[in-house]
This record gives sequence, structure tokens and C-alpha cells, in this order.
Amino acid sequence: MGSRDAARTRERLLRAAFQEMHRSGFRSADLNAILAAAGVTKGALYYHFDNKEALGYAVVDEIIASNLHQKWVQPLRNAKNPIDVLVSIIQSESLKREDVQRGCPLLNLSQEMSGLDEGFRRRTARLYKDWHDAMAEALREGQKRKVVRSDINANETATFLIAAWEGYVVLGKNSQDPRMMESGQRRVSGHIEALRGRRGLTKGRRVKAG
Amino acid sequence: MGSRDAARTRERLLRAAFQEMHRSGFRSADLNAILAAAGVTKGALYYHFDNKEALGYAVVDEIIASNLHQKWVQPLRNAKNPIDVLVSIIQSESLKREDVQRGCPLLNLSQEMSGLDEGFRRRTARLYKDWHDAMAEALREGQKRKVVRSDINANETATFLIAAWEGYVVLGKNSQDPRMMESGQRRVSGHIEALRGRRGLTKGRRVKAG
DNA sequence: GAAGATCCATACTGGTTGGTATGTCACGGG
DNA sequence: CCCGTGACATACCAACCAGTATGGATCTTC
Repeated sequence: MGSRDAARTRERLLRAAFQEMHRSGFRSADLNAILAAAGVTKGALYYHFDNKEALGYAVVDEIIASNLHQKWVQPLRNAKNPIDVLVSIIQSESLKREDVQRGCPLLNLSQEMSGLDEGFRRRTARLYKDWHDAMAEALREGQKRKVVRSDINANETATFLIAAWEGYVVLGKNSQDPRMMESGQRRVSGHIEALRGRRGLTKGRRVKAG
Repeated sequence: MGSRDAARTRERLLRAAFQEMHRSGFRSADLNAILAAAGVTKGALYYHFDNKEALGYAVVDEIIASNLHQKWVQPLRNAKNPIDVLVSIIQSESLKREDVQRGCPLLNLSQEMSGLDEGFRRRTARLYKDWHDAMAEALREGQKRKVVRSDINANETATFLIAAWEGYVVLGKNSQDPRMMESGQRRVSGHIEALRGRRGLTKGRRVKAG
């Protein structure tokens, strides 16, 4: 067959495993379903990964980490105005029912496994730290450039924004109502807008509603 | 044996099931482990419940709902000042590592099952609604008595407070660091304090740093 | 006090599922 | 041309675990 490419097979396995884990969680993720979705068989899986756990770890380290960095970390790196970037990311979140229902992959895995498996906990905690650090560093840079208020603690603010947003994601997943996510977008965006410094207030001023 | 009391046996099963589900989640909750913890055998379980799903539903409807009402709904009912009550509840949250690591039972179950089982989703959504309604109603009552600012939307504020708090619970469970919960307590309490109305500002004014 | 009805224990089954053992085929070097 | 290794496919296994079948002890009711 055309599949003489080991790296490609491994990638297909990771993608399929991510999808299945995103739907059913890690423990309920069926290896046979992953194999069917990837279009390979068990031999391929256990050639590339030692066991199911190793496959799950690789999904966190490669797929989920990549998504997180692409969506949050990189846009925040060297952003001229972190507030605009953050609001833009929040507003770009999908409101489709299927996406709302699935929730956040990082949160799902962290919530399911962090109490049961230290390997998963460490990996998800690492990603949360990357997320937090990217936001906090961007806020600190914004403070230097006077586009972010100087009287806020960048670390605690970053943690708060992540907590609030993830909280809305949790409620949205449960309610399966896109309006919940809209409410979250407005609220969290409002809190982000309230972080603007002197220089940030001159241009794009937004009207925040309660 | 001395256990001729069916209601007591059922209660023991529910308690044990709650503990096991709180630790491992519903799908990974081992019935034999639940039976061992309850001190009964399979005959007792399947006499009181049709199947594992029915046991899980009963845990939500009785144990988790009871805990929620006891902790949030009842204290907020006819509270003279909802802000004091809310801050008190938040501050009373346990910071012990084992409790932080387990997280919120309602959130755990909702997160695990709401995408897979409509019965669980409806039940957890109902509890979130009870939680929300209790807070929103208390805030509205507080607005009438001028102890809560009149320029805030009670419904959206209640949703925000739940989202933010649950977000910190998620981060705390993942980090397993009590300081994360302390940060959440300070932040969320600060947001609640900021809701005080004219009459609420005269007495017990609190100094909380952000 | 006998006959159900309630309440629970014990032994067993069947399906699911992660993991393994073995076979096979392409390919690249010698 | 051969042979060894990489890269899989196929068939099978064993354990776990929800659910069942059945039996028996206790309590109620007439």
C-alpha cells in the first residue's frame, strides 16, 4: 500500500486518538475505534507506542500542546497590545453546539486524569503553566508600554482570566447552550477590557455592559 | 445480620457510590469496590437499583443535590445580606490537598458525563440551575434592600461567579496546590465584595487586596 | 404458624477491551 | 541476489466487570 511512511502513520494515530479522547475521555477511548478512524490496525499502534498510556501522553505533548500554543501562546508573543489579542482570541471561540458540547480538550483531560495518573497531571499542569505564563508575560510587557494598567498583578490576573474562561466552558458543555458561551465571551472580554492602561484607552474604547 | 433496615442499606450504597464516583468518576467506578465500601453484596445493590446508571442518577439526585442545597441554596434563602453569605461560603471551602485534588463532585460528573449521557446531563444541569437561581434570587433580594448594587444583572452575575469559582476549582484540582484555591478565594471574594450597594458599604467594610 | 413478600448473599456468565504472539511484506545494504 | 530490519496486519488471549440466576434468611400478615 501507499503507507510506507511511518511518521505519517504515527500522526494519523495521534489525530484519531485525540478525536476519540476528546469525545469519550481517555479511559473510555476505545483503541479499536481509534484504529478504525486512523485506518490502521493494532500492529501499527503498538509499534509506535508502548501502550495506551503512552499514546495518551503523546496526544497531550504533541496535539493538545500544539493547539494551545497555536491559539494562545504564539499570538501573545510579542503582541503590541495583549488586550486586543486576548479579546480577539476569546471572540473567535466557536459557538457551534458540537464544539460547545465537547468542551476544552485540556480541561477535559486534566479533569479526568489529574487525580488518577501523575503522568497526565504533570503534562496538563505544564500546559496550563505555558498558557498562564504566556498571558502573564504579555500583560507585563503591556504594562511596560502603558497599554495595560500598572496596578494589577499580571500573574494573578492571568490565572483569573483562565479560571473564568474555563469555568464558562464547563458551564457551556453542561448546558449545551451557545448563549452560555456568548455570556462568557462578553463577561471575560469585559474583564480584559478593564485592564487597559492610559495609552490603551485612547484608541478602540469599548462600551462594557453589565 | 443486624441489617434488616432496607433504607439504611440503600443509604450506605449511595454514600459508597458517591465516594467512589468522586474519586474515579462514574464510568471507572467499580461496583465491587462500592459494594465492599458499603459492606453489602451485589444482591443488595440490584435489589435497590436497576443498574449502574440508576445508581449514578440517584447519587446526583440525592447526595450531590443535598450537599449543594445544604452548602449554597439554604444559606442564601432569606439571607439578610447575600454578599456576606457568599463570601462566607467561599471562605469556608476546604484547602486540604485531598479535597482540592478531588475537586467539585458536581463539576466532575457534569464534565465527564454530560456529553455522553443525557440523563446525567439533565440532572447536573438542573443542579447548576438550582445553584444559579439561588444566587440570582438572593442578589435580587439584596438589590431591593440596597445592600447589593442595583446596576448589575443578577442572572449574569450569578453565572459569572459560578463560572469563576468552578474555574479555580478546576485549576486547583490540576495543580493540587492549595495556594491556587487561596488565590481563587481572594479573587472571587473580591468580585463579590465589589457588588455591595450603598447600604452594604456602611457596615462591615472589608479591605481586600487584588 | 404458614404463606407470601421483603431483603440480601453467592456463584456464575458474557461481552468488552487492552495487550500479545506471530506472520508478512517492502526495502535497502552488502 | 540475499538477508536483515523496519513497519505493519491478523488472530488470539486474559482480565476485568456489569449484570443475572438462584437460593436463603427474615419479617409481615392473616
